[in-house]
Amino acid sequence: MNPWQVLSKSLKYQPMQRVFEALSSPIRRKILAYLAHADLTAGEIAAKFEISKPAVSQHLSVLEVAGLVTSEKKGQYVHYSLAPDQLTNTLNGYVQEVCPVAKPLKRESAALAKARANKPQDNGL
Amino acid sequence: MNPWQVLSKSLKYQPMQRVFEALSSPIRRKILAYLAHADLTAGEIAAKFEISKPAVSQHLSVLEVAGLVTSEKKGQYVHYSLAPDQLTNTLNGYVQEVCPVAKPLKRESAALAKARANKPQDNGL
DNA sequence: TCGGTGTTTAAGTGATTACCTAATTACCTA
DNA sequence: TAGGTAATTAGGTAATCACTTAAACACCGA
Repeated sequence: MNPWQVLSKSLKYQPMQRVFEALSSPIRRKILAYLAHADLTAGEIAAKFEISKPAVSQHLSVLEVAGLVTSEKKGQYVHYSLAPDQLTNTLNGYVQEVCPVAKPLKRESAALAKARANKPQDNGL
Repeated sequence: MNPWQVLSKSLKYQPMQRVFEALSSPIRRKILAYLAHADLTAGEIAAKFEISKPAVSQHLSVLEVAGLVTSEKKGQYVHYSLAPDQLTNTLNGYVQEVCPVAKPLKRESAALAKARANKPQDNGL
């Protein structure tokens, strides 16, 4: 097994692990909550916390690697957006494994996603 | 502010933080998945992992403090059970904050919980 | 081209985490 | 009561995490 295989086999680099690890920080959860209401630049996000800008930048990087946010550079600004699918898919995926009641919820979720695709202006997604 | 107030104000000791922190470990998520299928003793759980028994005991303690599992001593054995409500309530609670589509899911979840209360033998909860 | 702003990278530090082994506690049975 | 099993607590260590400041990079407008 070559080093790359070892790395990719490590749980640390599996998608679900990255999502749960990202969510384990209160600051990162708060960033996601802010982004749920509106896209924000890195500076706007940093202004909402008392820690340094580089620290916020690191948190944003963790969220992006986990697939929970996306970023787009516009001029000198970097705009961050929520990627809600990764969040709901991962949490639903795990909860379903632990908790059978989640199965009907998942079907309901799929139905809602379908409805959402038809009327994309309907909610925050 | 006395030391106790400082402690209890710290995010580290808030319920949601404890749940997400508990879920950030792959081993702890796996323990919950095992307990979803059947109650198990500490020894039975430890046998499923390659790490030492004290290490598993620590993981179980983290899960219990987070309210995700409960334990009951029977003779020399300690039986662990899943506490599914804490898991679904916390995840739903947060996802709802980030992702508006979770609201109808939460209503659906409440309806299912109600149905479950009437027929407790119906599923793993 | 040059100073100013927005953002990330680099390097280092203190705190926390996960793990181990050894010791301890609790209980059961002969 | 003594020996054995189940489980946790104690003590110590290596690795990881979150944070800081300083430096670098990228872009804008005068």
